[in-house]
Amino acid sequence: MRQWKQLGEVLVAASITNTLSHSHAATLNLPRAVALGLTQPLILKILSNQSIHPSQKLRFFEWSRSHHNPSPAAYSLVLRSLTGAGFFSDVPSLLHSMTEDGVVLDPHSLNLLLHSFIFSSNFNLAFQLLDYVQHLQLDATTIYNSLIAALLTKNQLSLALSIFFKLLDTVDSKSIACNQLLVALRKADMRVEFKQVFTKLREKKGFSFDTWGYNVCIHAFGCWGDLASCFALFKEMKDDGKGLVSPDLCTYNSLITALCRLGKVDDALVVWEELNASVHQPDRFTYTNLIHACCGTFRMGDATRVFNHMQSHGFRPDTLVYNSLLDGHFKATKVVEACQLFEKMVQEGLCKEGQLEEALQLVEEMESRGFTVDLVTITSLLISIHRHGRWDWTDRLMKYIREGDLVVSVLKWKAGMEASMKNPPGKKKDYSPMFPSKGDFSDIVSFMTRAQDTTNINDGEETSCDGIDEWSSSPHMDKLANQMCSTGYSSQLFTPSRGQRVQEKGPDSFDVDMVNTFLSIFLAKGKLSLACKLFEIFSDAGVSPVSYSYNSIMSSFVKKGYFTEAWAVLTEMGEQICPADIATYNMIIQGLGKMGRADLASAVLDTLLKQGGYLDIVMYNTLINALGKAGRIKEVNKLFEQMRSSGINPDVVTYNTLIEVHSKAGLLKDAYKFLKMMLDAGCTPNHVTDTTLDYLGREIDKLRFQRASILSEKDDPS
DNA sequence: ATAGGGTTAG
Repeated sequence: MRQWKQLGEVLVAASITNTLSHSHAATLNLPRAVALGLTQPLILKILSNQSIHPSQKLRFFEWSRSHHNPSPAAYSLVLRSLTGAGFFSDVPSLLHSMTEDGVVLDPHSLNLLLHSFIFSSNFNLAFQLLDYVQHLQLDATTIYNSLIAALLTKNQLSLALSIFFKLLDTVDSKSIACNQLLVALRKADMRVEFKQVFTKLREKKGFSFDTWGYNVCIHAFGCWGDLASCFALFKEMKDDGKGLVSPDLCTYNSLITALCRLGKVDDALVVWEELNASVHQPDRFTYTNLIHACCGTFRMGDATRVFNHMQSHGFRPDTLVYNSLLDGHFKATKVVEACQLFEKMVQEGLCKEGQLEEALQLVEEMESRGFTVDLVTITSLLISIHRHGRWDWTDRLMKYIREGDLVVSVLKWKAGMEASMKNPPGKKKDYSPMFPSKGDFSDIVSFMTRAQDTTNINDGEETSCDGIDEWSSSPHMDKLANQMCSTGYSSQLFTPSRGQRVQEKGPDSFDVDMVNTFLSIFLAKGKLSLACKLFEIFSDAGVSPVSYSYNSIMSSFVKKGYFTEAWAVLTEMGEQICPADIATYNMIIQGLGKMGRADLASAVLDTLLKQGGYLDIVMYNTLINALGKAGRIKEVNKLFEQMRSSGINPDVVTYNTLIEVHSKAGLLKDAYKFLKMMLDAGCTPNHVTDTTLDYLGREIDKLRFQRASILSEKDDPS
């Protein structure tokens, strides 16, 4: 017996020192004697040895199985090492023998397995495992949950749905998967399926939504304009006697956004009052939403009321709020003006002056708070002043701005007004290639892999800090930027935490929006590394940059045409192991499209898919747009079909893009076909549709005109 | 894991 034990020890020692190579593998076919000397711990030790090849482990395991009853742990180890290395072909037989042996894996291992199956898109294996679990009849709520969750991360909505219906009986009210499934269905705009799941759950005895579940449903119904359902659920939440569920900030915000979107601003204001009376406090989004909606519907009184409330509760209004207010005031001016003109002129001046006065005060306030008075703001002011023929008012504007740092630029604005209106500055694009060479895809791949391999940060891509940008969006902020630049932060590497949302901070601390405001200013000047340092500063202040902060950098770069910089950000992301998520890829494609390199898009897609990614609706839209702009109409249609067959419902953006792309390609009939398809699908056109249809209409007219002239030539051969 | 980050026209 002792000998055998020793042999076992030798075997383990050999395996640990990795001398157990292929030639030795044969010796694994050891006599029964040795097998008896192998104790369970020894087997496990061998199976958990990292340096043994998975297929060798499998052979060893099968051999030992004929002598020992394998433990769950042994199965778990073999399965994990196989799937970890991507060897999925042996998994089914292992699962089979596991059932034979009556072995029960622990839930944790089951979960790990499921995830690896799903991540590698081996969905059939996942289902086999599920059968195995069902066969055991153990309480598998966590497994179901994680299975559905995993499927959802792969955008396998229909699979997740079918599992949901299959397992409806085992679902209990604690099931988080239901909420996740509902969210996914809402995002995919699958109303019918959403309703099915919703009603099934409600019919189910003993099931009740938690607050999250309620919120998800309220938001979804709000998105789809079903206010009745929203308020029924809302009432249920409030009436809940058990005290398990009550409306929270998210509930109120979802309701308010829904109401605002549907133009029911008065009702939104009622909900807002209710929120104020509740235990909860409105946040930045509540205010921004409400003010925007009030201004859009010319409820300037309400807008001002909410605005004051916002400020008295210590929230800094942002550019959107200010611009909404300005816009609202101006539009209101027009309305008043129109009425008065109708009643025949006279007191024009006073009213306008009153409105303009308010607008100018807003600008002053913005500037005094150090806020970005951007080109949009100033231009809209100037346009309005110009329209009213009150050039003397420009001086008033100047007076306000002089206190800030805008004066130099504004002088130039005044001088070059006309030119700048026609040819908006600040939008110059450099269109420099994102990839240095002519653009084989191998270049991209090598870049991507290099980005992952490199460990030292290249901090040298910063463009010079000097030089006055005449058309900067905010000279005031530029000054700040330059100050920070000269302070010279010694750069420790910033370490973005991944994934999680940034929690709303109190009104006085830095919030994410502020970070993004600063970022966009630095980024507009191409000061990437400065922006990176900014991450540090804010990180220290308790704001953690997340992957979508990176994405917002990318976004501003790509939109302005700074592809070189965008690429640098992507590289940084690679170095920081910040996940390049689907949004990142989306912007790469967008960038490629703007560069006129839609031909590279499909190659980028391959890498996305290889990394376990998938195409969602935004991605499809972006792709369709990029391909369409490049005139690849065939591919566009193929993609559209692929999109629909994978169960994704086209949305307004999709249809708008399709209509535009086809009409620009001269395929007016097809453009019209998509318009009809859109209406048939019950998809409501928006303002973008209008502009696009204007274009289509003009094209059709042109065509008619051409035909008419051809016809008249025929009629009149002389 | 709930709203709010990535897509369309001018």
